[in-house]
Amino acid sequence: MASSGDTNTVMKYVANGAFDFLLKPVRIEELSNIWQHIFRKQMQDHKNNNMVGNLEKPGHPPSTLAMARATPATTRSTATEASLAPLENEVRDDMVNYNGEITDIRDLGKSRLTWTTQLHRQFIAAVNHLGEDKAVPKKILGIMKVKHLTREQVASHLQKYRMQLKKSIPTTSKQGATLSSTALDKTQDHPSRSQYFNQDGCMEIMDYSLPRDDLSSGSECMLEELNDYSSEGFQDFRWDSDKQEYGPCFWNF
DNA sequence: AGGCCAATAT
DNA sequence: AATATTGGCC
Repeated sequence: MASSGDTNTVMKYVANGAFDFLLKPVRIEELSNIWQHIFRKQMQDHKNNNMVGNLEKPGHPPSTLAMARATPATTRSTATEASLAPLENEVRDDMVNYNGEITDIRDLGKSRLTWTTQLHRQFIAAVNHLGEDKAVPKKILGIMKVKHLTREQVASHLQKYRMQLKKSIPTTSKQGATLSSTALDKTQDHPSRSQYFNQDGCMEIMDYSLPRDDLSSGSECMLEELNDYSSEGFQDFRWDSDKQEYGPCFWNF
């Protein structure tokens, strides 16, 4: 959200990763509109992410299973039926919860874990949920609740995460115009350094690559998890520190 | 036992 | 470039 719409300002934000603009004052419809875009993007991302394992396997034709799911009943006819059942390397339903979150990583065939944006989101959510001080591998692992994810892997990721954060924070006072509609853009307000674990959780704040649609691993700003869209509002899911899980909540405009 | 960090390996 | 591992140290 910007108060000025001159070219300079816009360029600046875009360079920082903004993909759309809201000029103050913001009308509800605009916000609502953007929200929907984000929601759809998220759904798209989920789908793509969940197929990652297959896409990388050289021998595999673009995951018939995944395609079958993406294209209900239609494309799936003759020979496809037989190959529907097996297929390793599939992100199966039991590896994802109702909220689209990863609950298990069993990337067999893959020697190394791929930190998808979704997995990274969960990581960030955990890190943010704990504090700067409490966010250590074991605890992070504890609340991420991803089976087969090891402490070492989290530690490794955390190390990288911190390194990137270190690089982007102390320098340049201006950083990370995140997605305008998240309204989490405290970055503008206080260029403080206590942003170590800010809510955006952007790892590549200094990575000025322009708005992109592809999913390079671990390199997307975290959005709130969006799940359901209805006319009255949007169902969202927020972390419940008591139950140690995500619970529904509603946004009304 | 864990965590942190830098170096190093894959 | 991203992730894993290791070794030194707290």
